[in-house]
Amino acid sequence: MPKETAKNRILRVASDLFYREGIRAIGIDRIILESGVAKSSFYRNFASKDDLVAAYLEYHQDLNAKDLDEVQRQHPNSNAMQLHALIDKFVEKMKTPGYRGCPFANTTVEFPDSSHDNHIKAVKGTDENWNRIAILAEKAGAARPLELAELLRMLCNGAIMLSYMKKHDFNPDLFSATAHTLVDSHLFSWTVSRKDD
Amino acid sequence: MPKETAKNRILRVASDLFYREGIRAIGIDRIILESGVAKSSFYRNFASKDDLVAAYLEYHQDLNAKDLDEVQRQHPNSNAMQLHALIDKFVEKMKTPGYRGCPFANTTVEFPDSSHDNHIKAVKGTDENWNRIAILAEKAGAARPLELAELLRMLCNGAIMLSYMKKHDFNPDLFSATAHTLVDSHLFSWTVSRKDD
DNA sequence: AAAAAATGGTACAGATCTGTACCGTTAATG
DNA sequence: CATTAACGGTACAGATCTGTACCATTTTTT
Repeated sequence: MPKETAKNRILRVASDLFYREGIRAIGIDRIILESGVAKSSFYRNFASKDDLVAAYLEYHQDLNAKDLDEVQRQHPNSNAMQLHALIDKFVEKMKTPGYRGCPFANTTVEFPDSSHDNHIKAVKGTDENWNRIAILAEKAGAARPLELAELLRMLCNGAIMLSYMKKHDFNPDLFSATAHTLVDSHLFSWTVSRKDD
Repeated sequence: MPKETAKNRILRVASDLFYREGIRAIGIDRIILESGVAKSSFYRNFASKDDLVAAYLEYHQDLNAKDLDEVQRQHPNSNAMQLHALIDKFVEKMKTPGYRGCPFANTTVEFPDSSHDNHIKAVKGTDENWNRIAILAEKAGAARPLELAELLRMLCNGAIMLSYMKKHDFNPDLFSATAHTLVDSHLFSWTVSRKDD
């Protein structure tokens, strides 16, 4: 089997470092050291550090898209269950030891200038993700899908921030219960009986 | 009237710059330039940049405490109304042009190392604030005050992040309505009739 | 095996940032 | 008015960070 390319190794190591320790805090030298790659190899594969950051954001965008794909595969006949599964998946992520919040939100905070490429790309990343969820909410039969999606987004972002700041002192159970209830209430509020979708 | 001290001018200018453009993005030279102070004067008043960051965090902690004091003065006879007024005050803040999220949350993202002084102080800042709100919820007669406070905290943090990332595309009305309803539901869920406190 | 592509190693330029040293000047205070 | 405290100006040390230049080596492909 072919050896992992230098580009892949760099992106893998950098993604981990960027996420865990922050983009601005991690220098090129650190990435080179931990990925065991020559500096010249780095700049052959990435035009600049910002270029690597862009790849890092695209990588997480792919991860999010795959999560959505997965819940759609697991529950092909119920958009409602897809929403609930998405919440569960999200809670599981928050429980993992190395969890450090949303990479897109963190990036926008590390690059406050809203005209900066990294900032723009990060905003676009979450938007695409939540747009898909809004479509899911619509397909699931929510009376006001955009409203449900926005409330879910608020709740999730808040839970992310809380779990990030409070670490193990944060219990995601309350978030989980509230999010599930929120979905149900929006799906059932406009009709008394449920129709399987 | 006495001229503003150099220390005050530095803190005032730095707080604005740190908040608007980020702590790591702002160098000492920029602070010196915009506050019209000599570099030597800076280091006479602050031992280091981190020392200034600590003062910046304390400054925002004071602002939060004053907001709480104010709503308690405005509604001395109803803890419930204090909670609602706090939400309104928060919404107003989000609507102001230069709003750039929670300085404490942003600081923890800019300094991901949880053992870093800035990170620790920022976490402590929000905790103190929300502890006071939890006490308010208890005094207002919430059945589960800690739960109400945590849900409010999640919603607020989420709304902060959304308004930060979406800027003017974010309409805080949905947040406002949801937060007010949340407070009411937690205050009235355990009893049918309201008793003025 | 020969050619081509990818990688390694390293020195260094150039910019930036924090913090110090040193001295002169202004403002408050007795 | 004299003393003391606060401030201004600036040069510079030391560290760090991004990015380039140059050449040797290894791996892959033909």
